[in-house]
Amino acid sequence: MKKRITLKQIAKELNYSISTVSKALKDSPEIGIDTKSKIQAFAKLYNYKPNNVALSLKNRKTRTIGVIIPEMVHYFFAKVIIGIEKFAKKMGYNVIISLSNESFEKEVINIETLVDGQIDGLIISLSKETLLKQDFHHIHETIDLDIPIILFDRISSNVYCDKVIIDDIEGAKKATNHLIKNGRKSILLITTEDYVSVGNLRTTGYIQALKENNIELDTDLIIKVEDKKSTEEELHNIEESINKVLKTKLNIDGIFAVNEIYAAAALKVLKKNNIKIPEEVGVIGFTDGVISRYSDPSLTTVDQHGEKIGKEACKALIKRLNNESKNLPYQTKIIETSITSRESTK
Amino acid sequence: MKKRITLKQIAKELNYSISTVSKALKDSPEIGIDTKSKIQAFAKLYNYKPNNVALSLKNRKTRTIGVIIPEMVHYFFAKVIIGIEKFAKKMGYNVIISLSNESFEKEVINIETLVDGQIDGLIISLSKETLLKQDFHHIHETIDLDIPIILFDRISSNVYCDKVIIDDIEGAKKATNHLIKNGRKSILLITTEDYVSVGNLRTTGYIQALKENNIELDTDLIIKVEDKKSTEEELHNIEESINKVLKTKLNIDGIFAVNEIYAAAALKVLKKNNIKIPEEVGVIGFTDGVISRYSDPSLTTVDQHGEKIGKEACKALIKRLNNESKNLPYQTKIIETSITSRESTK
DNA sequence: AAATTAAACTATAACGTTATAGTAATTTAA
DNA sequence: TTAAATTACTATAACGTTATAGTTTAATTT
Repeated sequence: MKKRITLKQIAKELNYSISTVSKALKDSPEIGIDTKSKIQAFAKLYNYKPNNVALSLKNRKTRTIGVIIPEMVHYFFAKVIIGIEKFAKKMGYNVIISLSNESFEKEVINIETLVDGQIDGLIISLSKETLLKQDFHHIHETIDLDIPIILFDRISSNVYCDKVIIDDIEGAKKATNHLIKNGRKSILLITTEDYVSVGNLRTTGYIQALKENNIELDTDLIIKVEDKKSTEEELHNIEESINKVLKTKLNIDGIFAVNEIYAAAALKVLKKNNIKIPEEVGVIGFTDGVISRYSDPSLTTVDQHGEKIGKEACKALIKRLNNESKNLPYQTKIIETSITSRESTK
Repeated sequence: MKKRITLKQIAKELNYSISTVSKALKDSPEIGIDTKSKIQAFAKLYNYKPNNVALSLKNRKTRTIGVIIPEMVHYFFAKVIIGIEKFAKKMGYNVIISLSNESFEKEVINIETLVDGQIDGLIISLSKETLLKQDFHHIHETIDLDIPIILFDRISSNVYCDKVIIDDIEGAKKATNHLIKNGRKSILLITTEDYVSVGNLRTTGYIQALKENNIELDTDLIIKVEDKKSTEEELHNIEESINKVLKTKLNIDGIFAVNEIYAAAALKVLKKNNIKIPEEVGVIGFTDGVISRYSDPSLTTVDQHGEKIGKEACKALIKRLNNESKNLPYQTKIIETSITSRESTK
């Protein structure tokens, strides 16, 4: 019922001008010491807090960061948000979150809404549809408006801005090498279609690891999944594909999946076929999420350190916002991956 | 580089007053038709968009909703956020998300930050610490400021506001009955300490279901977990506790866990003890999350319909914001749960 | 032809701040 | 003793809007 008190009201109440009140509360040397303490005491009593919207308008800064991610129910993105939120709060920024739901159109609308004065900068992971379309006009327009953007994870080399990614090639190599060191020679790769940048890169890493270990590449051992919506039905299709390859390629002794859903699907198919994990087939996934931790056997994974990615993205953004990197060229920060070894690869 | 154009600039450029431009863009009948179309065309050309911060200041409305949840990496909360975000966007609202990380202090700070002009209303799920302390002054102060609050899931009867919850007692009863109908008689309950409202209620539901089925309550079959941070270590303790009970109470034939982490822990312990699921012991969890879906065996769960909860919370909030429920007493909306049957209970 | 009304615009104030410039009273310096 | 400097304030404009209350000029009425 009691609305927040304003400078105006304090001024009226104590018979000073608004300027005096404003300055007194900022402890300005221009104001007499008695007046200051009187005003400060009054403000404290009435729990005065400056109105952030007014400040935003005045300063043309909202101290708010917008984040657009393709989906929420995803351990990796959740972790990234935690990282962003923590660092942002520490630096006095708020975080607005929008979901693109993997849709290009929603991504465009979300950006438009946020850019209309609500946020100082954006952190984005591009939707699958955007990557497929290769249409980045909305990103470019925002950058043109002098609103800094940081891309993470799902990026594009056709967008010029700061980026934070993991070394997907290196991560995939680590994963593949992990299996090879275990003595696996015939390694099935479950990956995405090439337009998903991370899938593409992880595929490259897998191929490079094989080459470096003098294992001949068998393209039949690569399953490229076309999944846009991650529905139950599509999951079923993935399992079907894996099953088919397992039936035709009997010597498979390792599986590398580019995310934990695919890895979990692989586990399920293997168990259904009574194939022992990790004795007969070793499995490794990407992303250290809850599924990997609670699956049976628990999954060895490539940990992407999502929280760190979030933190670094936020750090890079705030640097741009503070003009600390004004004339510096755009940077791409690479976060190291690490293997979390669990039961699925003994 | 090109900053967004303002009414002032348009006015100057076309030699009209700011008022005229403003009205022309609102298609006001006060403005001549030629002028209007000229101004509208110009605005469109320069992609004029009203500055939301200025509008917020003017209207004393931000069209932004604040959401404070205890943690992010949690299927249920993620789903709730999806529900909130979808509905909010549909109604022209933005969503700011803050994490309390189960800490009372962070919850207080988050609310303070958001309340300073950033948001029109709040949707909150209370942190465990807050529930333990039973200190709700921050919530009350916010409500006193005429900022509507909707609580969901983790609520308290000591706070007077609109609430959206599931019927935890009923859900727990459904779960327990599901096991009883399966012929289970000695059902282990893995729950939280009583200060967590949902844990408490689910415990009650369990006890009621037993009573209604004339099964005597054995308090040794109730494990109350004290977990504040959900660390790996605490998880280990949970498994230890379950293991101990399984060793002493040999006739256990069912387990009801009040969340999916506890359920997954139960699965793990059972499998380690070579107990067949569901043949020897049936397991049912709460919350239909990814763990349940991808665990082996997949878990039967009580689905809380998080997205629906989010939507209803958002709907209730916007109702208050629009003063549609001005004089109505606070309401508590109860969302029905449903059992999702999977392998763990045949 | 004077009075009324309608049409098409503009000026002003307000939302809550703060930075800049300005003013009055007092103190200090020459 | 008068000019200069200091102290302690106040007024104003601005951030970008919009609603309210004006102000012209032209058209209509009587």
